[in-house]
Amino acid sequence: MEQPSKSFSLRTILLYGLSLGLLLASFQAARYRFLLLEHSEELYFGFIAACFAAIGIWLGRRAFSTKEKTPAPLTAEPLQGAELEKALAQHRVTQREYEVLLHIAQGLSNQQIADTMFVSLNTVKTHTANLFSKLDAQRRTQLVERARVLGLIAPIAQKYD
Amino acid sequence: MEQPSKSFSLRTILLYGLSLGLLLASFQAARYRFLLLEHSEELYFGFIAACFAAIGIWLGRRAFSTKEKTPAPLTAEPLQGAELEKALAQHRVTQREYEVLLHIAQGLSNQQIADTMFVSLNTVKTHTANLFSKLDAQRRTQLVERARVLGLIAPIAQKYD
DNA sequence: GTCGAAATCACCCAAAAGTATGAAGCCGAA
DNA sequence: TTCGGCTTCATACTTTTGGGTGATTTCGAC
Repeated sequence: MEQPSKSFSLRTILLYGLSLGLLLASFQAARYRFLLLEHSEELYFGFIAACFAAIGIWLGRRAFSTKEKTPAPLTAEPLQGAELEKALAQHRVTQREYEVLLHIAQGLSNQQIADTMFVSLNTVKTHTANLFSKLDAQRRTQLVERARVLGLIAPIAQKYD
Repeated sequence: MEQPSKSFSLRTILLYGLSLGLLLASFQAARYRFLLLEHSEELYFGFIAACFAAIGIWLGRRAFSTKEKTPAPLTAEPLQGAELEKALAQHRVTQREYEVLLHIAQGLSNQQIADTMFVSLNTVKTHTANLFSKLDAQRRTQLVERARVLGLIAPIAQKYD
């Protein structure tokens, strides 16, 4: 099954490793079979060097390719009233879960949320777990980001210190 | 529903590959000592290949690294250039820390950040710890919220998937 | 009256995050 | 050249989170 996209997948790394090994092996094999080319070691060296350098550069670029992506200026504004409720209903986020979500977005810990909501820590955990599955997130930072993109919570909290 | 973040880190794999290459090389070297100049070229091939792969990676990272360039617009529209840098300087947030901050805001785990930034998990932890003290936060959700209020990161970050 | 959704809580386990401390290499400024 | 900031990484430890399962109660709908 496909996973949350890491900009740099494990598959790529493995592929790179395999390529390394295969290239190396084929060069070694080539040396055994075509002894005629023995006199052109320098060419071999240069070729190998160029190949691996190119692969390395490609790999290095690949690692930072995410930052070259198009900025994608999606500016989701906070949904209001009925619109918000509709969005919440779409993702089957309940009232209590939404409250927890807001508190998480404020940067509170589960224990703090439990305290302010007058429920137990376990209850908060349950709510957050439900939010994770409903909004397809694995971490609370990801949850907040998702909720923000979906317009469930405001872009910026209104409190300045 | 399982995710790959628990798998081996990119760094580990690369190190493993390099170790393999070095092992191979030393093995060849051992043979070289006993069998004289019999297979010295193989050793050279492997060594050169490994060297240039490493150099290539280094070059690729250098060339496309955010270190020497603008912080890479991961976000939609944060503060503008000079303004942003001023805000960052005000809180003594360094380049590397800022990159980590952006990744955290994206909802990435420390391990994922370590992979995409080509550093170890411990390094990411250090950066985050510095961010916590510099932006006066205890949790990463709080960190993101603070950064958002301060205008260090955009209201809505980039999509990921 | 039963059924299901919502809310509440518990327990356990694993993974991730956070804290503290130390240290090495690099690089630019004094 | 010495000094300090940045980056890197390590080790060790504690706390928080996340995941899974199961259970109880309430309350409205069928």
